[in-house]
Amino acid sequence: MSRIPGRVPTAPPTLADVAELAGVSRQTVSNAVNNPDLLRADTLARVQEAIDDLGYSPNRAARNLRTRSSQLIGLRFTPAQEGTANSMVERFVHSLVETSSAAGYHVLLFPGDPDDPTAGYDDLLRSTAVDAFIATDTYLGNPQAAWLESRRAPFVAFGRPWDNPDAGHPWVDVDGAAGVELATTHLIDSGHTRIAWIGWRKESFIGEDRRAGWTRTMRSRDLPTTGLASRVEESVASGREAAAVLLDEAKPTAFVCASDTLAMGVMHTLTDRGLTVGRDVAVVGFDDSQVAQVVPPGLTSVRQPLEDVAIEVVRALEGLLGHPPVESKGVLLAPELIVRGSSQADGH
Amino acid sequence: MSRIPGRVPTAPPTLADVAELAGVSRQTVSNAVNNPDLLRADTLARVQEAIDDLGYSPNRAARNLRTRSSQLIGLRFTPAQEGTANSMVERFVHSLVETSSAAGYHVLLFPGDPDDPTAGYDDLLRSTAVDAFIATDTYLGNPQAAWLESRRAPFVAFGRPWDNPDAGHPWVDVDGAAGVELATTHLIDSGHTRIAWIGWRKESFIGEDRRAGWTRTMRSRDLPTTGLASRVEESVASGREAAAVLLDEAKPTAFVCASDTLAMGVMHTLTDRGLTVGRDVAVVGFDDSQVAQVVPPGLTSVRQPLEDVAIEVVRALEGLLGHPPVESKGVLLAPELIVRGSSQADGH
DNA sequence: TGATGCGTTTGGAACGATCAAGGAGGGTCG
DNA sequence: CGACCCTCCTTGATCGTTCCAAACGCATCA
Repeated sequence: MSRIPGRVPTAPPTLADVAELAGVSRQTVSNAVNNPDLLRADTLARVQEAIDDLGYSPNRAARNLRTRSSQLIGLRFTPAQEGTANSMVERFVHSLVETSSAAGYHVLLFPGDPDDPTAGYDDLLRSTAVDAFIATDTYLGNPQAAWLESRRAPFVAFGRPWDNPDAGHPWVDVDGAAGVELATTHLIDSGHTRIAWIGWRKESFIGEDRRAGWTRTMRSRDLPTTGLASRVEESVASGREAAAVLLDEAKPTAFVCASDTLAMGVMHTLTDRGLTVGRDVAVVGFDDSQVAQVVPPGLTSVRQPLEDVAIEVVRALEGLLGHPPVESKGVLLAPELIVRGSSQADGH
Repeated sequence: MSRIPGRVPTAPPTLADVAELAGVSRQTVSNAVNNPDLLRADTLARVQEAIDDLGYSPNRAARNLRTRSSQLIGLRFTPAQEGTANSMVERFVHSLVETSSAAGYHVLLFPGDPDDPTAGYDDLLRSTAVDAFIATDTYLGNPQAAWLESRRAPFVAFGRPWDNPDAGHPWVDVDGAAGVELATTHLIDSGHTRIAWIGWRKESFIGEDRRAGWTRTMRSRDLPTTGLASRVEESVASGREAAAVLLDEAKPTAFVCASDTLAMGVMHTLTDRGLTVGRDVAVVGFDDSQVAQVVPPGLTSVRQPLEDVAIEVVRALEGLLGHPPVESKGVLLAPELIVRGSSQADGH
């Protein structure tokens, strides 16, 4: 017989049901779940048995109401652009779901308005639907970060606060310049001297950072950079055109690109001209997308350690939401280079 | 001065705060939010003003507790396998987030245990953390669906209940056979007669369905199928080997593949042999992944209408959770063929 | 014996919203 | 004039959990 007379059979058991069955008070059951150390061993065993018998799980809503926390982390989910090779999001989100789940959090996705980067955040925040946010897409400055900070909303950014070095929020990022340095060094060690760069327009902080990796590596080896660089939009067509122009005017034997998308553009041009990727001209991309992994003969690419990024993000989040909160600073992680056929003479 | 003496200044306003400011009762504010029709116009305006002034949003946890619903939809998020071209998940999830948000639901991601398809569901269900689930990954039968049905958990499946035609749950799927028929017909119309099929092993319901599209189209045109089909694992290497064998033994001039991954394998073989994709041999993939979009010279591929799938899924979900619930049957959507260079003689 | 202390358990009061009744005020009708 | 209805709004109870302070049993000690 259940606590409430007219109880529907399918309604899940409550704390009170367990308490009645175990012959203890509600609070004791609550303690058994949240602070088992407070109970005497035999009491704990008895309560535990009742919990198992009834298949009890604490009601999330009630717990959230009382503790003022939802154990949810908000993530604005914007899709990859069609026609680009960038499939970072999926890998990152998966790692994030895994890691945050282990820390007792779930990931809540909400849609983003491309025109208004802060849309959606406000509502979730005021309704206390999430405990914190993860802000991504910080490639062009970071309006979300500034907005969230002004709202005193807990959040961790994936991406440095490029335009505001004094920003107080925790962030995690990958050292793009170091990644491009790996790529450039790899090409130099393979015997290339005329190495071109195709990146994004100057306004992109990430693009300029990655480009700096190329510039500094070339200079440190006394190799030429003039006329070997190009700044374009993120699209296959842009990469294709840029490669054509560079090949005509600067005769590079290798290309380092700010993204796999641009690298695919280069491959298009090479294919058009009957040049063999890897043997005649080397190409290196960035992000180690699925495209890089499956395209013949394999695209050498800089791979971001997204699994580690997720781990650091969750670590920062736990600090932020802990009692007392632990402020963490920025974390910069090193990427690795995945070498494939596109930068090897034998094509493998 | 706020309702509660020791109130922390940063705590969000509650229904009672709004009620006090507007000079009405809590219930009236609640009605203003949920049933505006019940209020007189001037009262509504007054309450609305108070809501705006305070920046009030209903507390999610409290509402969830009282209404026994969370407005959350659970989605088990399993990542794409490394080394495959399949980037369906991201597109689908994005559409889902958009659509469900419009219907007042948010998407909650939880990790899946590859070995136990039902892991994770149970906890969310018992703690009433989500209102319903969306079950994907139903390629090999559907253990989740059976389990969820036995638990009387509300859910919609993306994928037909292949192994149980009598299943009572709503589902949405894409007609794979029709998609392959489009692809095969396209190749036949382009003049091909020896068209090979590379698909998955017999246990895959989806694989057999897609293969049936090829078989029936070839037969209806009196074209040969014997020796022209191959069943392999989902990997680039498998597709590559299968293509090599088929080229040697059956001399096809075109390939239809069960996935873009396999199609990329075919491209590898063609590249190895110095054959030009599109001009010498045509290739068609399935899923219209990012790979298909960016690889030179573009991979013709069958595109699933994932946006429409998301819409239908949410529609079914709304029926399921409505009062009274409206049972919906299965919905089968038609895919389209995206023609690119890999199936055109001029490469464009 | 009674006071003190400690480890364990308990009952009452929130958390902030909605549900289910009920009441004030005005109009209509017999 | 009173009964009745309708509209609009209010009051009290409730959802299931955790926080808080107090009480319990039991042992120790003066």
